[in-house]
Amino acid sequence: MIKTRVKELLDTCFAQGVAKGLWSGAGAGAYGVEVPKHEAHGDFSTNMAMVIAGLDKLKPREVAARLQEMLAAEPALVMKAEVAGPGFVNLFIRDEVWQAVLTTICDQQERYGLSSVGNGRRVLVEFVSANPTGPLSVGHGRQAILGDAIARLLAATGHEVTREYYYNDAGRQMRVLGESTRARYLELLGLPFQFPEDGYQGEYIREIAAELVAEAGDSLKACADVTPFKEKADKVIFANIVATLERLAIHFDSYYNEHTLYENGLVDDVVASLRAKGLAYDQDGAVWFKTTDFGMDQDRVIIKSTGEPTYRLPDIAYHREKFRRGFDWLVDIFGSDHIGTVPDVLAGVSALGYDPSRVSVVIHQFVTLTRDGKLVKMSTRKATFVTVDELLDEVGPDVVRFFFLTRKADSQLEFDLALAARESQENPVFYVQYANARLASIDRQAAAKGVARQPLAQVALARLSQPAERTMLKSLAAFPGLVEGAALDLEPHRIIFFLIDLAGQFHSYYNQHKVLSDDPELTQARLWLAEGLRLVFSNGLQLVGLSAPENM
RNA sequence: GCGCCUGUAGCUCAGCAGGAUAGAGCAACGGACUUCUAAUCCGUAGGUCGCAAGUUCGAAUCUUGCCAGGCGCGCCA
Repeated sequence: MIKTRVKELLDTCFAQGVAKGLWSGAGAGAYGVEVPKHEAHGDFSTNMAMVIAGLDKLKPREVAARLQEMLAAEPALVMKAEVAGPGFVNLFIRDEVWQAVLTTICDQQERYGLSSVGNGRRVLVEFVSANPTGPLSVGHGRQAILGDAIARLLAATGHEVTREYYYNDAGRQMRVLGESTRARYLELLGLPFQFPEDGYQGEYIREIAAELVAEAGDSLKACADVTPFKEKADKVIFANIVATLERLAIHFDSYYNEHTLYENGLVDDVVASLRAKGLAYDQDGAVWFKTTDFGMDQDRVIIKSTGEPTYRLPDIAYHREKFRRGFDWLVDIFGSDHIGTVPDVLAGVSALGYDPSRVSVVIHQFVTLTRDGKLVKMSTRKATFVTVDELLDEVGPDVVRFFFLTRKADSQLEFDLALAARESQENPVFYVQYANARLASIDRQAAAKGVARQPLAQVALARLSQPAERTMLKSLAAFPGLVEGAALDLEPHRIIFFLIDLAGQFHSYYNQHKVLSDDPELTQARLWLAEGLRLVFSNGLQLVGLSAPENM
């Protein structure tokens, strides 16, 4: 990466200055390199002189001038260095350096942008984790897409990724679900029924009941046990969830049933471990976890006086189990409604001897749904939510995925259903995909004219001298660093904004300059630029799970 | 009351490990299709970066206090 080379050069200059006694070593590591907002300020800029001046009580512009002299000795990389403003040193990189990025891209092809920084680190990404009580809501959809994009980014940067869906089909929610199904079943048979007070009112329950009638007739009408109803609902709903995720091209490597933790004694074992460390105690008939030892304001119950565990006990056992299964890094994608559970789990992980910094929790804010500007309240139980399936019926997977990824997780996301259809016509996802399609079209056009790309080594890349070409080359060069940052910081939205920006650059260029022209040398250079762009669009889109169509 | 998140153009959002003149898309207005796909482009207009102090050469970015919205704060999950 070119930025890395610049940073190394600056480090060398800094050390030289120390050796020559121009300044002390106090500023080591304190200065930085950045890409200035304005092109007039160069390709890179450093605040090194100001940092040194501040620490050594020197004049910033004089320090900057010394640095400028040293940089002049590196003409292979730096074409020009300028002292500007209060003491910035602006670096102008040689055009050849930017042009050479095409060689890298064309060597690496669909691997350009990928890296090995992950170093094979095993990471478990847990997301969705919705219990099978109903179809996936739009909120789940956001999480599914966010988690999937993060998993893809981590995989692309050399991590060994496992995607896991954690669920519980044995709790109270599920019992109510079974009872709701039974009520609908009896209703369909025209028999007296009692709908549970807080039952699930969605239409899908009736459909499940209808299936039961078709399969079993009235043979279950006197069944006192809710299990057959619960199991049927579980099976149908889970299949529906998996099918919905399939529409979004999201696949899990494993589904982890909370029940496994109990069967294998892992929950009891956590309690025993905590007790052994003096971090669990009995009071009022319940078992408490001494979370105050971990900086929290009160202790928490892990086993109720009824003997049942609270949710946080299996959560802790589950996270320990992830570590025991050999994962180095645990990434949890949670909705903001679970924010309160995070400290409990982290305290549990610490208590059991694991490093909580190896757990990253991405909290995404809610999706607020509006219809014609009016807020739609969402509840699975009352069936007043909008499902991912309904959304997909209206706007298609790329639009939904792009829309959800075009915001950072921290932002609340407003989705107006009435606008959804219209949005789909104007969605910026098409803007980016269109750039890809146009580039593919240029390729086809070149082939039709019998113009083939010559080996890159023979191409006069120096002909790429337009400012717009230079800017695009810089963006292409920045792509791998961007992917790396987006992956390590778990922020897929950066990829989206990068692609939108690059598409804007390309569309503008396209309207102004011809790739295929009467000038064979220039055509060759531009064909390779087009190829570099095409690969970055295509790689970038696929990196976050979007399609890269060659025709639109 | 306490904790976390958010507040940037009319709308939806980037930018925030401090940096030079705060950006994009949509909406509005005016232009560009004998030329590689007009799902595009060019131009105009649009801002007390919630408010107020503080830190410093320099703050949308860091600190504190307010204001507004969201989510939590259970022997529910």
